[in-house]
Amino acid sequence: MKQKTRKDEIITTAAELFKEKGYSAVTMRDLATAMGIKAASLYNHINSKQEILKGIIISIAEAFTNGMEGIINSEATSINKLKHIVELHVNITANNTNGMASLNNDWMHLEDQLDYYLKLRNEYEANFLAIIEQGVLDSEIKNSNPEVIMFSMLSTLRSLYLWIPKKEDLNANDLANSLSEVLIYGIND
Amino acid sequence: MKQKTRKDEIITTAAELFKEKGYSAVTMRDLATAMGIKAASLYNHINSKQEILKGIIISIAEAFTNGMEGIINSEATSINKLKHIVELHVNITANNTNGMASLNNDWMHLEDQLDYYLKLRNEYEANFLAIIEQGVLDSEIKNSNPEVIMFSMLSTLRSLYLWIPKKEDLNANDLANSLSEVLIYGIND
DNA sequence: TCATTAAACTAACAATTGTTAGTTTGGTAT
DNA sequence: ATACCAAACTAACAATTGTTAGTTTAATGA
Repeated sequence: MKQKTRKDEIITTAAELFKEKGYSAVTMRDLATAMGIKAASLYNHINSKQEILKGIIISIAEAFTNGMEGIINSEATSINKLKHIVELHVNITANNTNGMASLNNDWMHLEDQLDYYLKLRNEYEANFLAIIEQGVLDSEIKNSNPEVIMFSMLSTLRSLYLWIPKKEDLNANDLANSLSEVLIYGIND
Repeated sequence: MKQKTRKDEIITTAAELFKEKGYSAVTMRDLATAMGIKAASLYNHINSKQEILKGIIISIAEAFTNGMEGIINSEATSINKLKHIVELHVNITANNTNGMASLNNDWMHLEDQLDYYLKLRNEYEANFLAIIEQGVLDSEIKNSNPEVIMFSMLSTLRSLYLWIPKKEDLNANDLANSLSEVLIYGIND
């Protein structure tokens, strides 16, 4: 647990605001007011608004990349790899709900880091799809459209940031299990 | 097929731009440039930027409300009602992909119409949940968490706007069927 | 006690924002 | 030809934007 710097506090507060209205609609004065200081004072700690966005998004994107790396290189079955992906999303989202909102909704406002972000995202999706396709080959997964399966799972997982805050009672493990159940085994009785 | 007015063209073009960068990041000058005219000229046709957003979002929200009304009042089984919901989302999204992006991402920038929008959305979700709960009572749907089921389905359906444009070859019926299959019957072989 | 330093402040800037007012253009119907 | 009208234009506005420069404050350690 490294201690939080003032810069970290700014980034955390910014993520809260960005979640509510999006990056573009939040002004540096909004952020300063939320911090209880004046806008100019923010610049003692950060270099630009853009740097805040980068600080929110890139670290999360890299956490997903690292998590996926571990899953890809594991010995698990394809179905179990998918369950680990569900856990990965639940855990990252539970630890940074507000940041996930920016990652989902404001990535296109990245400037210098946009290409890097897109590279990470494309690789992530390619790995995700490869797991599903291997599962089909091994007859673990139905031979329907693998892209539809990935799209469906990923849509749900990417929306977790909207839902986790409303269900604080539910712990991360229970949620991951319920989700895996629904996503993998369906809902019909 | 009523003919498109100039105002309709502005709204359509705005929806394209809003999809890419969000409502707040698109300026009236951006919109005017995309239309091949000057910003001030837009005001011969619309009263405000806000009116454009309302023009995009509210009509779609009402289409969902009307569609849900028909499903709720039908005689179908719960599972079949869910399939009709999938069709509803696929059809509306296929007909207005760009508008769906605004509905999903920019609804919080509605001003006068915000309360009305939220009312429609809350009612829609309540109806959706009621269908699932009835399905559980009738043993059509697994007795797992109905909210997790709704969240999972709705997340996928709300993300369709991101995915449909990439899959122009797939027709709406095929997509709806594939999605229903995955969402309802799961993916394991 | 004094120097240092993190972190706040005031004041201002150039650019961009949504919008208004008044004017010009070019085609259509009388 | 003339009147009309939708739809464009130029010019400007007041407010807000991200950001910079230089200054003050208050706590810490020597």
